[in-house]
Amino acid sequence: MSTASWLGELNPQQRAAVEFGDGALLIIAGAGTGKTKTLACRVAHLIERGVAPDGILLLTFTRRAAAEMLHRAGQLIDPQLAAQVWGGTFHAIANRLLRTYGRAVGLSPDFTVMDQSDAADVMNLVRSELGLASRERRFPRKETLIAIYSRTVNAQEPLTDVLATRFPAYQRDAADIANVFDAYTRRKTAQQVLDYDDLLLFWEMLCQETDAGRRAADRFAHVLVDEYQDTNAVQARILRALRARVGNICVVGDDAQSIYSFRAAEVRNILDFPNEFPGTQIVTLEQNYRSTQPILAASNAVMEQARQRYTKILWSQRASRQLPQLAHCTDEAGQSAEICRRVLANRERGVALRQQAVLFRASHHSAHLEIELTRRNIPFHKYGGLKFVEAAHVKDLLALLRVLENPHDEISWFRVLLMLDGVGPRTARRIMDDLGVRSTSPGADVAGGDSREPPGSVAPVVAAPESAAPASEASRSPLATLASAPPAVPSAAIDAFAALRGALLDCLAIERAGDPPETDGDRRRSAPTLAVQVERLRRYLEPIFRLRYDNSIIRLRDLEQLERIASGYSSRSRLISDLTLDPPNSTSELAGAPWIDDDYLILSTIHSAKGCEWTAVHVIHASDGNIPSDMALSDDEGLEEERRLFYVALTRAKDQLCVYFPLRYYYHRFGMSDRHTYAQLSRFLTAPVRALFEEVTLPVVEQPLDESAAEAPQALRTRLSSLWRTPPT
DNA sequence: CATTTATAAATTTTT
DNA sequence: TTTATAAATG
Repeated sequence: MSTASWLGELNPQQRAAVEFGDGALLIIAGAGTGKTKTLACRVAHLIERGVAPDGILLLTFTRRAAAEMLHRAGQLIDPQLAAQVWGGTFHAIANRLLRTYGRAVGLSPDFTVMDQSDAADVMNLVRSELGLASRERRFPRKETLIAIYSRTVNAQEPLTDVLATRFPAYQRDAADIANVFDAYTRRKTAQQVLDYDDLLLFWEMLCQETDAGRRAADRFAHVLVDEYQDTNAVQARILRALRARVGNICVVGDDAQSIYSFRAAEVRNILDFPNEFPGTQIVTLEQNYRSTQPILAASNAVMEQARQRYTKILWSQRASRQLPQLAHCTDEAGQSAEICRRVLANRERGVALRQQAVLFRASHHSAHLEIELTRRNIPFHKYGGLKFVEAAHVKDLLALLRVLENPHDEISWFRVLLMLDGVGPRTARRIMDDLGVRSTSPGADVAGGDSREPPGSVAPVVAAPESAAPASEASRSPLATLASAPPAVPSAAIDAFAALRGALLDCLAIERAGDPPETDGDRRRSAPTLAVQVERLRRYLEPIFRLRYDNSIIRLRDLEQLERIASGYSSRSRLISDLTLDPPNSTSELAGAPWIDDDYLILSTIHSAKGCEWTAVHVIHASDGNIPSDMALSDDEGLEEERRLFYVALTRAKDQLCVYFPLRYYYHRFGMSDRHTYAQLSRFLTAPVRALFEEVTLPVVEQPLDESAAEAPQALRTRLSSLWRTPPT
């Protein structure tokens, strides 16, 4: 496509943003105003102007967003060129840069990245080692500790302030919490393991304090940042450091769509941007191309009640006589039934399932609907909520891969060893010591607060002795020790441990002491490909899973899927970090692989729906307590963010929008009962807002007693009797 | 020291 | 319902 033709498709504001030259540019882009298109065109335009593609850095909120923008840029110019652009999330880019330049800040290139639940496990470990687990007064649980820690570092706010404002219940524990954090950071550095926050912190340090980092920063002639309203203090500092010498920066965002303050995002970042970068040019995009006028009117009405005025008012030329609908249902069952009905009706009319989405505040809100969809054989794909890699069995395999990649990763070793029957925490600890997993000098880490170090020493420690020649490293590696001098294990665990040892060493093609000598001379066996390694590890896990999980078949299928994913990779470290930083978000339990490129309905949390759009959007559970969520109502700011969240949900719709309100909620959270409460309509649906909706009241649905229910007793009898009638095979 | 059993507690959003 | 901890048992 020629330059002139695609520039001609932009409106004057978009075009100004695309053609802006050097310096700082702030684009305030309302929902549906062609933000993605503008960024993609700007990237294409920069390249066409002669900027080297690998001198462009595009920071986005998800990998999906980066991929989409670069794909679009590629269509305008040359896909090969667009592919050279550095695109990804802050975390993914940090990971990539630190693999190359990490040594400057004390990181060995094979550091591993752990996700939030791994981090919580580490917290738990240090917590119990410090003897804080069992006391009269309740000490924060591991998830809470991570939340406190993450808020402290991401907001760059003193611990005491964080506790005072967000976790008042634990204010008295400040000193102990500080000890836990000390031990936590020390532990991570010793093992060359980074959590999500570390990726940002190390990146910041890299470009602020090292020559290598400064050179890397200056290589980027242009930096572009998407969803700037959802960046936090550390990310803002990274940008400042990145642009200390080369000042070309372009950020895009919408203060009305800031929905990540729980991750310490600061709307202030976008509002203060012109002060941070003097001479900033501001462009505002206000024409919405996505939604029909009535949908936009309803969305705007929700925002009009916000305390804070926002910087723009959206308008649309897409006229329509169809108002958004507010559907009153008797209960959840009515809601699910109606959605199924409408979704299928839409499909009859030619709207594909993937053009329709159901949005909700919390992941579990879709539980009932999921069951209903499954029952009716309507395929769907769920975004948000429990991720594939968070499932215990996937973590098991990932831990094995991590051990291979970073043999000093104690947490992964721990997980791997505890899988063995007859091995508990104590034995695991001893085995790890025998293997030399702990790379720090003896006595370096201690339980108890006495050996506390001065605050300055928390920061990244020296690179481990790994910088020596690889050969000598190998001889000292725990895996080499595992091959040459396997530690003794309790008799109950001998076989299981041997199996583990065999699996790990096979993956590295290390010969075991006591193996028959290799036949092909003294040439070393070559290391198997990654897919083969994963397959080997899966075979190792198979018998363990059969004993441990009752639904082991489903779980094993997940591992096969992992194997398929792995076959697309050549580097193990790449696979591990991609799985941690950009996890596939479905398990095969429901969204089976068979219809991966088939048509399916989208189910998504509102957070995960950010940046997406669909022809028809269904927003469910619009009751007070769900939207806004009860959990967020402790302060006014929380309420305001819930309002923006609701706004984000509504503005995802192109042609059709329906908001559902089930009146009755049953208490079957923990067990079944007929008791129920009556819900209140979401407080965001005030009279003036409702005036812009068409209200429909749905008839009571006769809850269809599941046909299979009648057959259930017989099925149960058959299954039971098979236990004693069928001979074991 | 590992494992089983009893008892109590919690319950959003995501890189 | 699940998930974590404490006490009892092997």
